[in-house]
Amino acid sequence: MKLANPTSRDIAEIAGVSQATVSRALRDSPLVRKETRERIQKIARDLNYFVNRNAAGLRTHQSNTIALLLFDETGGTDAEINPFFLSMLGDITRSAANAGYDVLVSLQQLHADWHIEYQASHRADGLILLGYGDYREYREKLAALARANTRFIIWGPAVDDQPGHSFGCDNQDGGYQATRHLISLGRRDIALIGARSDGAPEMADRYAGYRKAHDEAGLAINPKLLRRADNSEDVGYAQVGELIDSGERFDAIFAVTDLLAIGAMRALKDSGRTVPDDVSVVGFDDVPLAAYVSPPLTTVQQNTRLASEALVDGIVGLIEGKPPESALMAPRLVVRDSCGASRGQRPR
Amino acid sequence: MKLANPTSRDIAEIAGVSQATVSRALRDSPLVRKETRERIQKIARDLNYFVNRNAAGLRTHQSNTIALLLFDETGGTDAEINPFFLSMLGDITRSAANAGYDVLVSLQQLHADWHIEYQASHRADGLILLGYGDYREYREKLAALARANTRFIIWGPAVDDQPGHSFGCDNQDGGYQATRHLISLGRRDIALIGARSDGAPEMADRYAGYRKAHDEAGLAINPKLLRRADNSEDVGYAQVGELIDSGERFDAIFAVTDLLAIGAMRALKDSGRTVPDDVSVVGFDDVPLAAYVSPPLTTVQQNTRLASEALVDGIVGLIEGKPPESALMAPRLVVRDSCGASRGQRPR
DNA sequence: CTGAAAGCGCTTACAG
DNA sequence: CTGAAAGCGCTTACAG
Repeated sequence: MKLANPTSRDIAEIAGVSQATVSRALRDSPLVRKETRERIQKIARDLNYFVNRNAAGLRTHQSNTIALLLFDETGGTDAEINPFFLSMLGDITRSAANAGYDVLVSLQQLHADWHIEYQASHRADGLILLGYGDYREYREKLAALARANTRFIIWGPAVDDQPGHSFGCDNQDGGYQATRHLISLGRRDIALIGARSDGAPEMADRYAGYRKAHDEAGLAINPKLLRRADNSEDVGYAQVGELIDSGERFDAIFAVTDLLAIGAMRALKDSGRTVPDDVSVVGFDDVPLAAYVSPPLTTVQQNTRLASEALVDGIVGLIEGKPPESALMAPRLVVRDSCGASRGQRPR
Repeated sequence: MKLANPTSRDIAEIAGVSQATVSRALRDSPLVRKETRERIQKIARDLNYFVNRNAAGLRTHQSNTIALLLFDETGGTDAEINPFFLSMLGDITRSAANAGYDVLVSLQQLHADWHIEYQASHRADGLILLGYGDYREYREKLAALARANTRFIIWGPAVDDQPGHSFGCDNQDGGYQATRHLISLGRRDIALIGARSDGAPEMADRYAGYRKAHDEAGLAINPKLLRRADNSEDVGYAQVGELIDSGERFDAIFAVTDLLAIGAMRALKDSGRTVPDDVSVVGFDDVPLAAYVSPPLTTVQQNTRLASEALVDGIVGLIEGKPPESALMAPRLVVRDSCGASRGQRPR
């Protein structure tokens, strides 16, 4: 009774029924008499039988698999993957498992061909896209995906005319919360690390929140404190180094990602400045690292568990023909020690 | 010419050849005349055609997919995944892509059924197992996998009589390096966080290295400084808290994982002790966090890129019928500030 | 409630 | 170098 690779036909023979009945029984079809069904299921279990996914998928045109495309913005092969997306990956895998889907992970280069292939080859029923992309390049690729009738959902803000569905956090509100917090602590010369007019829309939104907080407080923005930056620690370090060298006065930094903020703090430390006494720092994302750096980083948290659930719900909805609405998740400011608030410094 | 879901038959019709020839051409078969082959490939490209993996897999009994099983030792649904394994995940995905395999990620509970199913259902050609497992429980599950003729490779040391293949780092040597380093700095009362006789074999090996370094230096081990611990930051915190409360004298800690070390440092800080002046701390793994905690953690690095390549090579070998030899990777001590060596403290 | 049959889209001996 | 044909292991109308 130890078959190496049992098929539904083998089960049928043993159970004394047709192969069709076995197939129905294993899918819990109410068409099969309960008794028969259970007998068949027991035999399958005893034989360690599992439905051949290739055969089933060929018939049904489904894979029950979601492809998760991670965009490695660093481009290099050695580079660490953005820890925020790594956290998402774990949560997405959990959510997908709950929804009955497997997750196929793929690291992609933003400039490379995106795997339209995943769905076209029936390896996945839909895609989740994760990464801070360059807006313009991104757009064209998304259009290609859409043209190929690929089902996909993007982690990120809903951008006008952007093809496809998306789910993201309210980046503008996050940037606003971060900046308002700094202003409320009495900071007036707040550098912005990560302004890129042509860059990822989430960064632009965070920057917009920064501006809004300034407007609201009647504060002018010193354009010399706005630094463009891709998302990496080294860039944060370099930009703050340049800022210091420029001699421009600043007493706070809002970095549009935690990686940038961590690099910024390192630059401040290396130049002999103290965080938060000399300079307050706020980041964005709340990567696992953020709580461990010294001082622990105040940052805008995006709840990866909720986000992952929403993304999985979204793509499953698309697969099942129920398109999700684009929506925004509320971010939350997590106050730690890097801006001085928790030590009661410079209270208003 | 815009077919929604073109098949090889469609290509054949357009190219004016048989479907069999299309199949051969797309697989770059030398049987097909170069001219014909290229013409067919061009048509396929133009039509955005990709071979249906389900159909191909059904024929060939292959999926070109590796399942990566991550054991979430924390058990909880909220828990963070061990960052070391998350790093491995990224590197494994890269290595697998280079070898032409997709990666299916699955979070598993150690106590749950391991998915014999992945291979039996032809969703994956083989498995990579990642996680610190309890030795005894682990063993039985591995045996079940082996009984089902599943191809798998384990990240971890080769344990006698353990079913299956494995690749891991030389944990004993790592533990030895860590401890010898502490001894060379003049430390004599070195607490060991993570001794578990019944636990994961890697921990036992690290502990063995600790003993070896003591033996070699002619130093006795104070059994009261040996603390059992599962791998989590909170446990490290709690164990060091108890150690402090016990009143036992210690001037160094070797934690068998970075998470434990980070928890240990937090406990030391909370009790008013300075790292490394009062207590030197060394961890194990070199998780991304390690360089960022304060002070930066001296630790034993396991090179995740090399490890990932070896694991992927191993499982691909098994799939292709070339069983790999179990092997050990050399770990490397990364000296940072948590033990005082880099500041020239207590030099011998 | 059950069975016989068609067919999903490939790959690969077999024949030429 | 190419084609006709078989068959991988399922799911699901269709018929009873």
